[in-house]
Amino acid sequence: MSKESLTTIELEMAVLVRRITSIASNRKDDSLVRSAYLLLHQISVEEAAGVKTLSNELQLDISTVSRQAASLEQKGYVERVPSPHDKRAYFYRITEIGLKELTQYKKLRLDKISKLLHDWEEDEQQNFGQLLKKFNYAIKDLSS
Amino acid sequence: MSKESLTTIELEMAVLVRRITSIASNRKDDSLVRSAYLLLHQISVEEAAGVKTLSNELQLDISTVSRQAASLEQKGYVERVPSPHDKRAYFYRITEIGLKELTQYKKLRLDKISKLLHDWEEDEQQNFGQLLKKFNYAIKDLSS
DNA sequence: ATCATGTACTTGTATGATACAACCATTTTA
DNA sequence: TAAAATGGTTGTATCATACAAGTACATGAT
Repeated sequence: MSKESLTTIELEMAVLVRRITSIASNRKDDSLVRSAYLLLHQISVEEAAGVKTLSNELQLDISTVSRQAASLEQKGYVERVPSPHDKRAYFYRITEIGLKELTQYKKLRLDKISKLLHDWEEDEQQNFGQLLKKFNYAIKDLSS
Repeated sequence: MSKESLTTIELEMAVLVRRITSIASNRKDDSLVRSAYLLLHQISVEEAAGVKTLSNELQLDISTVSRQAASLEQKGYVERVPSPHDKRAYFYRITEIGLKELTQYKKLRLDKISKLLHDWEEDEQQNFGQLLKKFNYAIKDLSS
């Protein structure tokens, strides 16, 4: 196994995070609270999940998700539906306007990435996407 | 240009950052302040750079670098050498112990990544590294 | 049926990483 | 030589997050 490639990955991974953080901090297009993007995405995908489930999936503390969700609800992007059989529990559902916002925000990001990678070969893009996905899968349970 | 791949990249990029942040937050092996890792790396690579230069390279606010550097100095990982011709300016140099720390920390990360990707094909690793690097290069000046 | 324990969630509080603005000391320029 | 620019530090604010304590409800053992 070549140390070379791994060393590259190790460093470039750090750089990547730095770059992205840097861009994130410079956000004006902050229509959707950035940090809640994945949460909203997850809610849109999930059928019926409460903060517990969501926080597991996102590997965030439950309190963080609780707050993010509250903020999304406050903006009208999600609704909180009480669970029929458990009076403690809720589940979230994305609203019309939430879906619209999500779509728009996704598009914004997509545009940025399209521009960024406009001169990449098709198969480089494809490859990169797949490898990222694979990497994320691998890294998924590293915290435990 | 296939929207497919770009969409994947868009989403997986967000997930990646989330995953890494999550791992970062539960680190106890925080021997080297994590956030300063790239700074120390940069100092080790650079000949003689002050906070201004460094902050440009890292795309961090100068005040942030100033504090990080101070903290590295405080730990004895870098020395601050006064610039001979400009009494305002300093430049940083990594120390023996700083280099040792850096190496050790790099190794730690490398090990983790090795483990993570142990079942990847050699050329996948290679590819991923190169694509990450290319991506970082592309994204470099996006903030401006 | 009751009480102890567990669960879903919220709220209080702390921290780390960062940015922005005000500042100081020195250097450069007009 | 005065004004503007530059390198750096320090004060203060914000954001995302975690951890801990609390509330309300649910479940299971006696």
